[in-house]
Parts: sequence; structure tokens; C-alpha cells
Amino acid sequence: MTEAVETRHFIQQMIDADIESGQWGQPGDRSVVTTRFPPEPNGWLHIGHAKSILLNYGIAQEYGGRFILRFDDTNPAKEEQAFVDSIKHDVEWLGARWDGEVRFASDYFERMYGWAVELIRKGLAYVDEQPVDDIRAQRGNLKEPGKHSPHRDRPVEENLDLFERMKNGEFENGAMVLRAKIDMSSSNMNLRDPLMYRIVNTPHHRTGDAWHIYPMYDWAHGLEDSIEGITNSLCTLEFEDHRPLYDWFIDAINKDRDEPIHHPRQTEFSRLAISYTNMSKRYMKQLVDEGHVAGWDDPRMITIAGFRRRGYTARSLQMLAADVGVTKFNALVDMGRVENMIREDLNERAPRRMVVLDPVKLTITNWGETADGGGDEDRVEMMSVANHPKDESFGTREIPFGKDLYIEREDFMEDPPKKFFRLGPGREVRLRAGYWVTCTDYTKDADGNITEIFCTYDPQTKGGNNPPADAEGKVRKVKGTLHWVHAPSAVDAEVRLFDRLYMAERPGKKSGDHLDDLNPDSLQIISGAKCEPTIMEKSGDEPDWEDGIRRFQFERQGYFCVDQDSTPENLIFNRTASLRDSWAKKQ
RNA sequence: GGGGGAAUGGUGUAAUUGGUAGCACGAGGGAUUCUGAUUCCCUUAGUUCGGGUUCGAGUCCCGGUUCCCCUACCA
Repeated sequence: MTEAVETRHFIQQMIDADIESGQWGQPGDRSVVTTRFPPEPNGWLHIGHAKSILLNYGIAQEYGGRFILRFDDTNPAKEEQAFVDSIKHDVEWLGARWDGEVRFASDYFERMYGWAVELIRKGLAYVDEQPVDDIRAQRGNLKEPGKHSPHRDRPVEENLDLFERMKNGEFENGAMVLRAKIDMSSSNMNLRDPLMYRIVNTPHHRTGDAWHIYPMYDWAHGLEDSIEGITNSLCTLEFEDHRPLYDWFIDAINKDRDEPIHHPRQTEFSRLAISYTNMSKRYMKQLVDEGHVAGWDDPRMITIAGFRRRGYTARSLQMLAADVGVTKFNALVDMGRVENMIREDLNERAPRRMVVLDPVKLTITNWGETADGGGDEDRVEMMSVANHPKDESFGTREIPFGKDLYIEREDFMEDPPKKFFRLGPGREVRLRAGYWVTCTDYTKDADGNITEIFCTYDPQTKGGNNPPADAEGKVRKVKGTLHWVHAPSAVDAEVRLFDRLYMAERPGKKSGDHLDDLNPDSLQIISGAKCEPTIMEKSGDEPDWEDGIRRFQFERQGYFCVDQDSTPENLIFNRTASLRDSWAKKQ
């Protein structure tokens, strides 16, 4: 007997071991586990952030610990309150719930400053007043060691004085910095006397002009983690080289200190990369700025807002995060996987509707004849349709059927090949939940476009059911079932069909410019789609979409959601994903 | 001529830490089907390379290769 064993990724295994050994407190106490998501409020969150959020939140959940949302607002020049709000919204939408109030690094500036003073007193930090270029030149490079700053051995009292005056705003931007005194010949560039503070005379979105110096990432980040009692500071692979510095700063503070501060453990995992996209903020900004997309929440963007507007569910992103796993391997996840996740979720949860995207008229010429004789050309029959083929709890709805219908233009061919299971001259198909119809004639315009299709229907196939067996006991069969709408009662809608933004697996890899790989057909707007009249009807059996965004499967077409700009008078649908199409693949 | 990481089917990810290389997706084939969807069944294909230790190596040792990251007063 093989049992499904829950496999634990390397971070879970590490935490398990820490708990057993009592790394953070009493051995066995799982509730101490504390994680965080620390975005800088300077932009939009993307799918890569979603992986990080879900990883951090998931671990806190699993161990019964805490998950903290902290804004790393240490750079007043680039940050805005608006991003704080949108990031909170995205994190919540993803389903992550943070512990207590949202935290801000700027609330810790005073404490960080105090610790910096302690480092100066210990001779571990100094004020450097050299120009940026000199500092840069002295740093050396990957092969050459750096050189000491002439101010490296400035007396402690002088450092203290200068640092305080930096804080008080006595100097211009860039006039001087505070640096840690570590090792200018280290092979790890991060340890070559890294900057701790710089002068920025720009008002901060939360602290106003209270500060004139702002902490650098390496100095600030570990301290923020420490203050919040973070046990596991999870970050991406490129920070591996920063870990020695992360540890050095906390150790330096704790050196000769009566009450040592908490020392979290930083662990790195590989960031999410997806084919046919690029997570680079620079690239995304260019797409927006140059109008290649409509904005940061354009449904083609891989921002969380973009995925949301496209119709992706939080659950599908959670499924994706679980699916890609947590490792240190630089993996490239196939975009097809992402698309399959939303198909999997929506297949289960989306109620079905019939919508004709590219309508062509279909007229039933014998609608006046009925099985019991005496039909009425103008009558409308109501047909009962299941809202979900596999789940009866979705219930049914009634849709009208009559003489004048629309079907999909691509469902008719003048001279169809044998394997084409749809309509053609003389061929019979089932109109889903309607009747069986046989094509008897069609008309074309001067350009050769089909303008109208004429059919007869079989009154014995009402509801789409098979006709009764003939005298020899044989039942007539059809290969194809088409979706349709009743023309007089159809509701118009705009439908936006999205495709991948890029045509290359790794945009920009070949030519160096990602714009060269842009897919010119990534957006197709259809203005005359015809929807069944019950399109927006709430059947009560419809799932409670946690974000209020309504989603449907348009039968035989794909999954669609109601766009935020849609109104009852002017319906707008976004295609989230097409259905799998083995017919298209064969062609 | 530096440092830090990583390599398992096409893709992603496991392997009780030395004991039958498994799962998912994809792809191919078939069954079912009032969505060419869904569902179900079958098949496909892998330990970066070369040595070594061992009864036995994805796992340990030695050597090589390839890929990613590191020289911001950004995070």
C-alpha cells in the first residue's frame, strides 16, 4: 500500500529542526514561527510576489505562528501612500491575513538610529564624506580588493558629532554617509564597508521631514525583522551574498550588549519565473508608459491586479504557488501551467452560459411545423439547461429557442472535411439543449462571407434529446453539438479576447529588446457578441466569488469574467482562458 | 587569476538522508460525453559529465562542465 506522503520543502524541514532543537524558545513550541512579507511601497505587486506572500503566510498558518505585513519604506524619493493601499488590497485578495496592524519600517527609524550610534561607539561605523565616485572607485571590483577610506579611522567623538548633524539636516544630499567598518578586501562586495545611512532631504510619505538620513536596505532589513520577532526571514536567491552582512549587523549590535536583540534566520529560495513573461519592473513599466498595454492592471499584465482583472481567482494562484514548490533551483515555469490552474479551478466553479462571439444567422425554415401539427412560426419555446454539466447543485435555467438564431461563424463550412463535426450543407447537428437541425441552404455576400444559414429542425429532438429509434431499432446520431442564442432575445456584449503578451519564451533574449517579442495579437476586442438573455441572471446556485467578480464558462469557448468597466447596459467580458481545444490542435 | 549558489523525463518537483528513481503537468493513444470541454484508462521519457568508495550511489569522495547571482548614496 502506498500512502500519499506529504513532502516538505527545505524551508519546512529547516523550521521543523529549529522547533525540535528549541532555536527560538521552548523545544516543540511551533507558535513562535513568525514570517513576513516586506514590500517597498513603490509599485505594483506581481505574480512573483504572490509566491512569496503565499509561502510566508502559508508557513505562519501551518505552524500556528504569525504573518506580518511590513512596508519597507526606507526611500522617501520613490514611495507613495497609494501603493500601500493597493498592496494591502492585493495581499488580502490573495487570501493572506496579517497579524495585527500593518507595520512600517519608518516606525523603527528612531531605534535603528540608536543602534547605529552604538556601532559608532564600538568603533564599528564611521562617517565618510567622500564623493560617491570616490567611494565607488575605492570599493575595487570582483577581482581587486578595495582601499580604505581616508576617513575610516575618524575618532569616535567626531563620528558621533557628524552623524547627529547628518540627522539634523545640516548637510546637502550626498555630502556624507555612515559606513560600517568591516573589510575592504572581502571577496564578498557587500562586506566592503557598506553604507548604513545616506542623506536624503526629501519628505517621507509617513514621517514627513522628521528625518534627513535614511537607512540602507542591508542595515535596515535585519533590524526590522529583529524588532518584529521574525524567526524566518525568507527572501530570494540574490540575497544569499547579503546574508553575511545581515548577520554581521545584528552581531555587531549584540556585541558587548547586556540585552541582545533577536537574531532571525535568513533563508533564500528561488524566485518565480514564468515563460512568455518577464517579471522585471523596468520592462513592465515600459509596457505601461509606452502604451503597449492599458495600464498596470491590464489583463495581459502579470501583476496581481492584472491577473485579477483577467478573471484569475486567488485560489488558482494559490494552486500555482503550491504546484511550483519551494527550492533553490532557478526554474522557469511554463505559462501553460498557469493557464491550466485557472482552467482547473473554473471548470469546477464557473456556471455555464451560451454566448456567440462571432454570430451568423441561422433560420429554421420549418419552424411552423410541429410534431403534433399546427405550429406557430412566431412561437418561442423555453428550454431547460443545466448550469453545470457535472454538478447538479448549480441548478438549471430556462432559455428561449425560436425560428431565428445565431450560431458561431466558425461552426459552419461550405465544404467541410470529413472530420469537421459541425454544420455544413446537408449535415445535421445538435443545438445544445435545443433541437437537432439539418442545413438545407445558405447565402453569401459579394465577398463570399456566409450571411445566413437555413435549416430544418426535427421536432422529435426537443431539448437536444435523441430522436426515437426507427422501425429497425436504430437511433440516428450526430457528431456535433453547437452553442447558439435566440436572436430576438439575445443581449449584446463586448468581449475582450486576450492572448499571451509575448511570443517568445524568454522575451528579449534573442534581440535584447523585449518589445521585439511582443505579440501583436494579444488583444482582440469583439463588439457584437450575442449572449443568451439569462447571461447575467443569478441563479442562486452560483458560487460565492470571494472577490465579487463574476465568472462564467461560455460553452465551447472558454472562461470569462465581468470586467470592472461593465454595466448592465454595456456588458463587457474578459476572456480569462480558452478551453482546451484538441480540434484546433489537429488542424 | 575573486566570491556565493544550483544541476533528477519536454516542464516543475519528490526520494524515509547509502537500499525498487515516484508524483504532477505536457505530449501520444484509447474509452465516455448534449461543450472537439470535463472525466477515466494506457503509453512516453530522467539522476550534468568522468573517475572513485561500497554488496549497493540521485545521495558519500575526487576532478570537470554548464547555468544563475554579486562591483546602486535602490530594495
